[in-house]
Amino acid sequence: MFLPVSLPSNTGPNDSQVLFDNFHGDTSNGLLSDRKTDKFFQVAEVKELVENGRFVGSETDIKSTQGDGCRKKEKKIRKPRYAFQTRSQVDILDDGYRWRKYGQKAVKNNKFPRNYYRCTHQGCNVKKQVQRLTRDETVVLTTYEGVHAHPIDKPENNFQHILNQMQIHTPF
DNA sequence: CGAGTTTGACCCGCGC
DNA sequence: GCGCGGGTCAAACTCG
Repeated sequence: MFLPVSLPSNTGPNDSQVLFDNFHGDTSNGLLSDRKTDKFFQVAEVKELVENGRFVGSETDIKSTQGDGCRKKEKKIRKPRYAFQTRSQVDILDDGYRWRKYGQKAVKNNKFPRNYYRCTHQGCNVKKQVQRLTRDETVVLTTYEGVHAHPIDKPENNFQHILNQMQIHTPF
């Protein structure tokens, strides 16, 4: 399954440790196939796993129940976000879910834009941001927000499979 | 024709 | 209040 799924709820900042547990796996040749481009690229390392400034709120996102772009002034409680860096020549890691891009923004102090994706599965509110670092343009930072509450759309190419092929370097 | 992308406009929070 | 930066919307567009 996808990594945030196995996260225990209502836990503290140490969740990154849990995430790392999910990253443990068979580190084979580190080669991944990108379905879109049919190119091969190398994932040399997962450099770092952060939670984007740790937990930003509880699990529930109050405003999400309010229908269309209803931007009320309810306190925006964000879902926890999970970020990790990968070395890749392509920005999009095919993690088995289907994503639709809904925005792109230039980021300050970064010559690469940040891309915003939403899971297209009905009722699934999971988002992710993908951003290449200026500091090291071989590094792609992916930030996930939310948890998938549905099966993987493309089980033959899921995220766990990708993770299993990554070469992991945990700092612990 | 449906699904996904592009892109400018808009909204919102925050610091000054 | 204003400007800035980040996040989202939505119409137009592309592609299979």
